Amino acid sequence: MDGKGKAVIPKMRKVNLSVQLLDAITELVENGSWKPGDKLPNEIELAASFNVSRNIMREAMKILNNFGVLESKAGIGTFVTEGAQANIHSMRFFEKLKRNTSVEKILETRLVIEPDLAYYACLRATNEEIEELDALVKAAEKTWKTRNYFYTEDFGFHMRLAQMSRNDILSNLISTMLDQLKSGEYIQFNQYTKPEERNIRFDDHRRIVEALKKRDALLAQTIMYDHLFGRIRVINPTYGTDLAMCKKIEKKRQKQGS
Amino acid sequence: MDGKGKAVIPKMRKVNLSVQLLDAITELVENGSWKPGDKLPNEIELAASFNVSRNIMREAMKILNNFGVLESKAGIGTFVTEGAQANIHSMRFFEKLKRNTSVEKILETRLVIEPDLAYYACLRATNEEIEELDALVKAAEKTWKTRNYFYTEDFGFHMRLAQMSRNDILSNLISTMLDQLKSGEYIQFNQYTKPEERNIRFDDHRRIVEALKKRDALLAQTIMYDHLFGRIRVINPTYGTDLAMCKKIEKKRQKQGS
DNA sequence: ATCGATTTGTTCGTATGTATT
DNA sequence: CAATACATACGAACAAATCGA
Repeated sequence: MDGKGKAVIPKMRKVNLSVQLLDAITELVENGSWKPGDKLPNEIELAASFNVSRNIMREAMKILNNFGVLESKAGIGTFVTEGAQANIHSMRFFEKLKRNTSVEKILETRLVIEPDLAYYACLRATNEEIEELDALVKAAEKTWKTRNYFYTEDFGFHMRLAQMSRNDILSNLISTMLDQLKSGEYIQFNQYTKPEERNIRFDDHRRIVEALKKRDALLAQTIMYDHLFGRIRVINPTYGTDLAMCKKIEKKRQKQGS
Repeated sequence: MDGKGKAVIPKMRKVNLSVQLLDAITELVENGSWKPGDKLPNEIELAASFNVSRNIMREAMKILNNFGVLESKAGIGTFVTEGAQANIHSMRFFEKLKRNTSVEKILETRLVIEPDLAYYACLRATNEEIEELDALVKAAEKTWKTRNYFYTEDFGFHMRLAQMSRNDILSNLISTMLDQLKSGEYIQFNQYTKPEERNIRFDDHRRIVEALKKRDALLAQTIMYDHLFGRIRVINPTYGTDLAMCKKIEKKRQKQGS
């Protein structure tokens, strides 16, 4: 116990060497030490300079290759990509998405995006797609009566509608938001909604389809807004009680009556 | 050559073994062959069953660990995480983000999100933050007069405002959208905007700050909408020429005059 | 509570394929 | 066609963590 033996080993090997490497390299690119287009030293030198083996080095580099921060070409070398900074930001975004599971923020995100997606879908969907959505709602109507509420139909409707907006970025984001809800406590919470409640929600779906059929984009947008706003209120009854927020809804309602 | 030995090996070694492995494993999780909570065979067996070395196996697993699809614990084993499906979807989302560089879709995404972010920022930003934003605009005003248009100030404003919305998901998405524009041809395109044009755009920024100061969320939202709509029109002069779209803008204008 | 089995974490040596000169 | 430089891939080994007897 006199400090002899392995006491000198630095606290390097705490959790995960390659993850630490990943952070270190990301940092280097982020603060500009390694600029886009730069050629990195070869793997052996790199591994040596970070005091790790080549395999560990490669594990970290593979991750960064996958994220589009680095680009390795056999026989030539490894380079920092153009857009490395951008992809690092996407990495961080993704990191947050995994942890940030506040149901309220997810629903708020949907509240911002989905009404407009309904709007765009109304302008861009083909008649066939609208028919498909109609069939989907009708099918859900049946299942809900016999089986009990099941989120598959609910989420399926929102997903399909999002796709019809022809904006991949936003529809994919909505897709991940729905996934987050699916894997969280939100589902259990909704499992116990009252039947009347369910009917209202699924009635909204039907009305949105009708709006699409009439190609009334503003109406579709408004119904979707109210639909999602109701959901947030279930989670947090005080959401949007500020004057401005209420004002917003009033405005939306006025728009609807045109 | 009579089918003995390793002759059965499928044409696995095309380009990048670990990337192919990644796809293969992702597929297994996605189609439900490997379910959340499942314990995977150990690395040696896995490597054998995929006909690769253990190191390559580890490279693929590290990526999936990083994405939160798998979770490896020393001495125990590797497991499929809860929320593996969700994280795979996010993976795909980011794959698309890297490639999808249609400037119009990026601007459309901003058009959907940023007006509402301005709205929320108006409700949630502290007075100090608004002052900070004000200073930012005033600083930009100076630089633009002396230096020439430079996107740093423009994007900085939008970034800062997005953060003030207190919705991390959306503000991070906007951040990556701006990054995409930064690393694309959009910048060069904007380098040659006429001085009058620039003044209008930067005047919008000032008006948004004023709206924030008055805590008029609807006004801030409207200005931001028009601001971004103008940008899309520069890229695609026919954007939103459909009747409904114009109607929408009219409605927004009416809302403003309240 | 030590021992042994299992499994991931880490390292080294070596061989192969690919692109540059 | 060499020689060179590099990423890619493989195999064997040891270290460290974990669990159960």
